[in-house]
Amino acid sequence: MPELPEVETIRNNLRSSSLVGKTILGVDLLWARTLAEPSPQEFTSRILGQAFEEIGRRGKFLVFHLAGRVPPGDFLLIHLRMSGDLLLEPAGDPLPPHHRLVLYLEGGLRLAFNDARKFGRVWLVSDPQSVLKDLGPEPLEPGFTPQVLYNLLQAHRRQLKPLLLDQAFLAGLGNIYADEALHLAHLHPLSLSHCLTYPQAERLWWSIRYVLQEGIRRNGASIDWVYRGGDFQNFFRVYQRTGQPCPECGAPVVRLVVGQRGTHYCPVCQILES
DNA sequence: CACGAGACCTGTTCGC
DNA sequence: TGCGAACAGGTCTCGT
Repeated sequence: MPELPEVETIRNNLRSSSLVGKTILGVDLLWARTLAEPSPQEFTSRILGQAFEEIGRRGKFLVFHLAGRVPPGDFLLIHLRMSGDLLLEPAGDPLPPHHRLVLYLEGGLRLAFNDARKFGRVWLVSDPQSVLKDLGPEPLEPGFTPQVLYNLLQAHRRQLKPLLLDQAFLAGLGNIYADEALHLAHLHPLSLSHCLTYPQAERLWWSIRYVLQEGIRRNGASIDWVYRGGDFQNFFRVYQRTGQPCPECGAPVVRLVVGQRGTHYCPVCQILES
Protein backbone atom coordinates (compact mmCIF):
# COMPACT_ATOMS: atom_id res chain seq x y z
CA MET A 1 0.00 0.00 0.00
CA PRO A 2 2.51 2.59 0.94
CA GLU A 3 4.54 4.66 -1.44
CA LEU A 4 6.81 7.56 -0.56
CA PRO A 5 4.06 9.94 0.69
CA GLU A 6 2.41 7.26 2.85
CA VAL A 7 5.75 6.22 4.34
CA GLU A 8 6.62 9.87 4.96
CA THR A 9 3.26 10.34 6.70
CA ILE A 10 3.90 7.37 8.97
CA ARG A 11 7.37 8.72 9.70
CA ASN A 12 6.02 12.16 10.59
CA ASN A 13 3.38 10.67 12.85
CA LEU A 14 5.92 8.52 14.67
CA ARG A 15 8.34 11.43 15.02
CA SER A 16 5.71 13.50 16.82
CA SER A 17 4.68 10.53 18.95
CA SER A 18 6.22 9.39 22.19
CA LEU A 19 8.29 6.72 20.42
CA VAL A 20 11.51 8.72 20.31
CA GLY A 21 13.66 8.03 23.34
CA LYS A 22 11.86 4.83 24.29
CA THR A 23 13.95 1.75 25.08
CA ILE A 24 13.03 -1.66 23.67
CA LEU A 25 12.32 -4.14 26.46
CA GLY A 26 10.80 -7.09 24.63
CA VAL A 27 10.36 -8.69 21.21
CA ASP A 28 7.57 -10.83 19.83
CA LEU A 29 8.11 -12.17 16.30
CA LEU A 30 4.83 -13.68 15.13
CA TRP A 31 5.68 -14.37 11.47
CA ALA A 32 9.29 -15.48 11.07
CA ARG A 33 9.71 -14.43 7.42
CA THR A 34 9.00 -10.81 8.35
CA LEU A 35 12.55 -10.65 9.68
CA ALA A 36 14.96 -10.42 6.75
CA GLU A 37 18.09 -10.26 8.90
CA PRO A 38 19.63 -11.21 11.24
CA SER A 39 18.31 -14.47 12.75
CA PRO A 40 15.48 -14.18 15.27
CA GLN A 41 17.85 -15.06 18.12
CA GLU A 42 20.42 -12.43 17.15
CA PHE A 43 17.71 -9.87 16.44
CA THR A 44 16.31 -10.19 19.92
CA SER A 45 19.60 -10.20 21.77
CA ARG A 46 20.90 -7.22 19.80
CA ILE A 47 17.84 -4.98 19.89
CA LEU A 48 16.93 -5.37 23.56
CA GLY A 49 18.11 -2.32 25.48
CA GLN A 50 18.47 -0.12 22.42
CA ALA A 51 16.37 3.04 22.24
CA PHE A 52 14.62 4.81 19.35
CA GLU A 53 16.48 7.93 18.30
CA GLU A 54 16.23 9.35 14.75
CA ILE A 55 13.39 8.30 12.46
CA GLY A 56 14.27 8.73 8.79
CA ARG A 57 13.12 7.57 5.40
CA ARG A 58 14.90 6.44 2.25
CA GLY A 59 12.59 5.70 -0.68
CA LYS A 60 9.88 3.49 0.79
CA PHE A 61 12.06 2.33 3.70
CA LEU A 62 11.61 3.61 7.22
CA VAL A 63 15.02 4.01 8.83
CA PHE A 64 15.11 3.96 12.62
CA HIS A 65 18.41 4.92 14.15
CA LEU A 66 18.71 3.22 17.51
CA ALA A 67 20.89 4.36 20.35
CA GLY A 68 22.76 1.36 21.67
CA ARG A 69 23.83 0.55 25.16
CA VAL A 70 27.25 0.36 23.52
CA PRO A 71 27.74 3.56 21.50
CA PRO A 72 27.29 2.78 17.79
CA GLY A 73 23.61 1.84 17.81
CA ASP A 74 22.06 -0.29 15.11
CA PHE A 75 19.61 0.67 12.37
CA LEU A 76 16.16 -0.86 12.21
CA LEU A 77 14.92 -0.76 8.60
CA ILE A 78 11.30 -1.50 7.74
CA HIS A 79 9.72 -1.90 4.31
CA LEU A 80 5.90 -2.02 4.41
CA ARG A 81 5.49 -3.46 0.89
CA MET A 82 1.79 -3.84 0.00
CA SER A 83 -0.14 -3.96 3.24
CA GLY A 84 2.21 -3.09 6.09
CA ASP A 85 1.53 -0.53 8.78
CA LEU A 86 3.20 0.59 12.01
CA LEU A 87 1.14 1.15 15.11
CA LEU A 88 2.12 2.60 18.47
CA GLU A 89 -0.33 1.18 20.95
CA PRO A 90 -0.78 0.24 24.63
CA ALA A 91 1.30 -2.82 25.44
CA GLY A 92 -1.60 -4.54 27.16
CA ASP A 93 -4.12 -4.44 24.30
CA PRO A 94 -5.12 -7.81 22.84
CA LEU A 95 -3.13 -8.58 19.69
CA PRO A 96 -5.20 -7.74 16.61
CA PRO A 97 -5.00 -10.00 13.55
CA HIS A 98 -1.99 -9.62 11.27
CA HIS A 99 0.54 -8.35 13.79
CA ARG A 100 3.85 -9.80 12.57
CA LEU A 101 6.44 -8.18 14.85
CA VAL A 102 5.84 -6.42 18.16
CA LEU A 103 8.45 -4.42 20.05
CA TYR A 104 7.58 -3.79 23.69
CA LEU A 105 8.78 -0.45 25.00
CA GLU A 106 9.24 1.27 28.31
CA GLY A 107 6.21 3.26 29.44
CA GLY A 108 3.65 0.55 28.70
CA LEU A 109 3.75 0.97 24.92
CA ARG A 110 4.46 -1.29 22.01
CA LEU A 111 5.39 -0.66 18.39
CA ALA A 112 3.60 -3.17 16.18
CA PHE A 113 4.29 -4.07 12.57
CA ASN A 114 0.93 -5.12 11.14
CA ASP A 115 0.93 -6.67 7.67
CA ALA A 116 -1.99 -8.69 6.33
CA ARG A 117 -0.22 -9.93 3.19
CA LYS A 118 3.09 -10.78 4.90
CA PHE A 119 5.18 -9.14 2.17
CA GLY A 120 6.77 -6.57 4.49
CA ARG A 121 10.33 -7.01 5.76
CA VAL A 122 12.44 -5.84 8.70
CA TRP A 123 16.23 -5.60 8.96
CA LEU A 124 18.48 -4.87 11.92
CA VAL A 125 21.88 -3.81 10.63
CA SER A 126 24.87 -1.77 11.71
CA ASP A 127 25.17 -0.15 8.27
CA PRO A 128 21.93 0.88 6.52
CA GLN A 129 23.75 1.12 3.21
CA SER A 130 24.01 -2.65 3.15
CA VAL A 131 20.25 -2.67 2.48
CA LEU A 132 19.74 0.70 0.75
CA LYS A 133 22.74 0.74 -1.57
CA ASP A 134 20.86 -0.01 -4.80
CA LEU A 135 18.22 2.70 -4.46
CA GLY A 136 18.07 5.47 -7.05
CA PRO A 137 17.89 9.20 -6.27
CA GLU A 138 15.53 10.61 -3.67
CA PRO A 139 13.02 12.59 -5.78
CA LEU A 140 12.39 15.39 -3.27
CA GLU A 141 16.05 16.02 -2.45
CA PRO A 142 17.80 19.05 -3.98
CA GLY A 143 20.24 16.84 -5.90
CA PHE A 144 17.42 15.50 -8.03
CA THR A 145 17.29 18.11 -10.80
CA PRO A 146 15.61 18.07 -14.24
CA GLN A 147 19.03 17.49 -15.79
CA VAL A 148 19.64 14.48 -13.54
CA LEU A 149 16.31 12.97 -14.58
CA TYR A 150 16.94 13.69 -18.25
CA ASN A 151 20.33 11.98 -18.09
CA LEU A 152 18.86 8.96 -16.33
CA LEU A 153 16.07 8.67 -18.91
CA GLN A 154 18.62 8.85 -21.71
CA ALA A 155 20.70 6.11 -20.10
CA HIS A 156 17.88 3.57 -20.55
CA ARG A 157 15.61 2.48 -23.36
CA ARG A 158 12.65 1.40 -21.31
CA GLN A 159 8.93 2.01 -21.06
CA LEU A 160 8.25 4.90 -18.71
CA LYS A 161 5.82 3.15 -16.36
CA PRO A 162 7.99 0.18 -15.40
CA LEU A 163 11.02 2.47 -15.28
CA LEU A 164 9.37 4.82 -12.77
CA LEU A 165 8.46 1.83 -10.61
CA ASP A 166 12.08 0.63 -10.63
CA GLN A 167 13.49 1.68 -7.25
CA ALA A 168 17.03 1.55 -8.60
CA PHE A 169 16.05 4.21 -11.15
CA LEU A 170 14.21 6.48 -8.73
CA ALA A 171 13.32 5.76 -5.10
CA GLY A 172 9.81 6.09 -3.73
CA LEU A 173 7.34 6.03 -6.63
CA GLY A 174 4.75 3.26 -6.70
CA ASN A 175 1.75 2.43 -8.84
CA ILE A 176 -0.43 5.36 -7.76
CA TYR A 177 2.10 8.15 -8.02
CA ALA A 178 3.65 6.81 -11.24
CA ASP A 179 0.27 6.88 -12.99
CA GLU A 180 -0.53 10.31 -11.55
CA ALA A 181 2.84 11.79 -12.52
CA LEU A 182 2.65 10.46 -16.08
CA HIS A 183 -0.81 11.92 -16.53
CA LEU A 184 0.24 15.30 -15.18
CA ALA A 185 3.24 15.23 -17.52
CA HIS A 186 1.11 14.23 -20.53
CA LEU A 187 3.31 11.21 -21.16
CA HIS A 188 2.10 7.77 -22.25
CA PRO A 189 3.05 4.95 -19.83
CA LEU A 190 4.56 2.97 -22.71
CA SER A 191 6.66 5.82 -24.15
CA LEU A 192 10.34 4.95 -24.29
CA SER A 193 12.59 6.79 -21.87
CA HIS A 194 15.35 7.73 -24.32
CA CYS A 195 12.83 9.31 -26.71
CA LEU A 196 11.86 12.12 -24.34
CA THR A 197 12.98 15.64 -25.16
CA TYR A 198 14.53 17.77 -22.45
CA PRO A 199 11.31 19.80 -21.99
CA GLN A 200 9.35 16.56 -21.61
CA ALA A 201 11.82 15.30 -19.02
CA GLU A 202 11.58 18.62 -17.22
CA ARG A 203 7.80 18.40 -17.16
CA LEU A 204 8.02 14.83 -15.83
CA TRP A 205 10.45 16.00 -13.15
CA TRP A 206 8.03 18.70 -12.09
CA SER A 207 5.07 16.29 -12.16
CA ILE A 208 6.79 13.62 -10.05
CA ARG A 209 7.66 16.14 -7.39
CA TYR A 210 4.24 17.77 -7.53
CA VAL A 211 2.27 14.54 -7.00
CA LEU A 212 4.60 13.37 -4.22
CA GLN A 213 4.41 16.70 -2.39
CA GLU A 214 0.65 16.82 -2.85
CA GLY A 215 0.43 13.26 -1.50
CA ILE A 216 2.44 14.22 1.58
CA ARG A 217 0.37 17.36 2.09
CA ARG A 218 -2.76 15.20 2.07
CA ASN A 219 -1.16 12.65 4.47
CA GLY A 220 -1.05 10.02 1.75
CA ALA A 221 -3.80 8.02 0.09
CA SER A 222 -6.16 5.70 1.96
CA ILE A 223 -7.61 2.92 -0.18
CA ASP A 224 -9.46 -0.30 0.53
CA TRP A 225 -9.82 -1.64 4.02
CA VAL A 226 -6.52 -0.26 5.25
CA TYR A 227 -7.27 3.26 6.39
CA ARG A 228 -4.47 5.52 7.37
CA GLY A 229 -6.13 8.89 7.63
CA GLY A 230 -4.88 10.42 4.37
CA ASP A 231 -7.23 11.77 1.72
CA PHE A 232 -5.12 11.98 -1.43
CA GLN A 233 -7.38 9.29 -2.93
CA ASN A 234 -9.99 12.01 -3.37
CA PHE A 235 -7.69 13.84 -5.77
CA PHE A 236 -6.62 11.06 -8.11
CA ARG A 237 -6.53 12.16 -11.73
CA VAL A 238 -6.45 8.71 -13.32
CA TYR A 239 -5.48 6.05 -10.77
CA GLN A 240 -8.34 3.55 -10.41
CA ARG A 241 -10.61 5.87 -12.38
CA THR A 242 -11.11 3.58 -15.37
CA GLY A 243 -13.97 4.82 -17.55
CA GLN A 244 -14.35 8.07 -15.66
CA PRO A 245 -13.59 11.37 -17.41
CA CYS A 246 -10.07 12.69 -17.66
CA PRO A 247 -9.93 15.83 -15.49
CA GLU A 248 -8.30 17.73 -18.35
CA CYS A 249 -10.15 16.68 -21.51
CA GLY A 250 -13.09 14.56 -20.38
CA ALA A 251 -12.13 11.45 -22.36
CA PRO A 252 -12.70 8.19 -20.48
CA VAL A 253 -9.66 6.96 -18.54
CA VAL A 254 -8.25 3.72 -19.93
CA ARG A 255 -6.77 0.83 -17.95
CA LEU A 256 -4.14 -1.50 -19.31
CA VAL A 257 -1.69 -3.90 -17.75
CA VAL A 258 1.99 -3.02 -17.92
CA GLY A 259 4.53 -5.19 -16.20
CA GLN A 260 1.63 -6.96 -14.46
CA ARG A 261 0.50 -3.72 -12.84
CA GLY A 262 -2.77 -1.98 -13.52
CA THR A 263 -1.97 1.23 -15.38
CA HIS A 264 -4.37 4.12 -15.84
CA TYR A 265 -4.03 6.89 -18.40
CA CYS A 266 -5.87 9.29 -20.69
CA PRO A 267 -5.63 8.18 -24.33
CA VAL A 268 -6.10 11.77 -25.51
CA CYS A 269 -3.76 13.71 -23.19
CA GLN A 270 -1.02 11.10 -22.98
CA ILE A 271 0.46 10.45 -26.39
CA LEU A 272 2.85 7.63 -27.19
CA GLU A 273 6.39 8.81 -27.98
CA SER A 274 8.50 6.17 -29.63
C1' DC B 1 19.78 -4.96 -21.26
C1' DA B 2 14.68 -5.04 -21.27
C1' DC B 3 10.62 -7.49 -20.51
C1' DG B 4 7.16 -10.99 -19.11
C1' DA B 5 5.74 -14.55 -15.98
C1' DG B 6 5.68 -16.69 -11.56
C1' DA B 7 6.25 -16.46 -6.61
C1' DC B 8 5.35 -14.62 -2.14
C1' DC B 9 0.41 -13.72 0.81
C1' DT B 10 -4.41 -12.38 2.47
C1' DG B 11 -8.57 -9.92 1.89
C1' DT B 12 -12.16 -7.63 -0.82
C1' DT B 13 -14.85 -6.98 -4.78
C1' DC B 14 -16.68 -8.35 -9.19
C1' DG B 15 -19.19 -11.23 -12.40
C1' DC B 16 -22.04 -15.00 -13.53
C1' DT C 1 -27.01 -16.40 -2.21
C1' DG C 2 -22.79 -18.57 -3.59
C1' DC C 3 -18.48 -19.24 -5.53
C1' DG C 4 -14.48 -18.64 -8.22
C1' DA C 5 -11.94 -15.13 -10.63
C1' DA C 6 -9.83 -10.83 -10.61
C1' DC C 7 -7.67 -7.47 -8.23
C1' DA C 8 -4.84 -4.81 -4.59
C1' DG C 9 -0.27 0.78 -2.62
C1' DG C 10 5.77 -4.16 -3.83
C1' DT C 11 9.75 -6.59 -5.12
C1' DC C 12 12.49 -10.74 -6.13
C1' DT C 13 14.01 -14.38 -9.34
C1' DC C 14 14.09 -16.77 -13.51
C1' DG C 15 13.75 -17.47 -18.52
C1' DT C 16 13.82 -15.42 -23.16
